[in-house]
Amino acid sequence: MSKDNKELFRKVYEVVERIPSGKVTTYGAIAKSLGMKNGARVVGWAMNGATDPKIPCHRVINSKGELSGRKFFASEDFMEELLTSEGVEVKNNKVDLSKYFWQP
DNA sequence: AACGTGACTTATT
DNA sequence: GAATAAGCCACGT
Repeated sequence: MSKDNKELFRKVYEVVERIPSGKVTTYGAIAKSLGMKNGARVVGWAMNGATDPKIPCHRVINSKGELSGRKFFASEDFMEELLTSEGVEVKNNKVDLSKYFWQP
């Protein structure tokens, strides 16, 4: 219906907030959880409009484990610093999803 | 309404 | 493994 878009955004934020410290998830996983097959782009768009500072967008990365959105943070290295600070090992701007992947 | 863009994903070459 | 193409959803102009 009409305000599905807002609901969709709200759901994305809720899932991202639920990501435990020291873990990461992918755009596709979130999108799938929301019922979208390939809504990964929408998840990224939702992050762009994330007015809530409590949303740990740095824990959301792409399927390859790359920190795709690091450029959107205060500093390009800030995202890597946050993840490393929480116990996530970042190698060459990539994270080992086999160990740190969290599924909603 | 149409076109282009984007913090994506998967498959193909 | 890199580059290309196609697919999907939402937003701005």
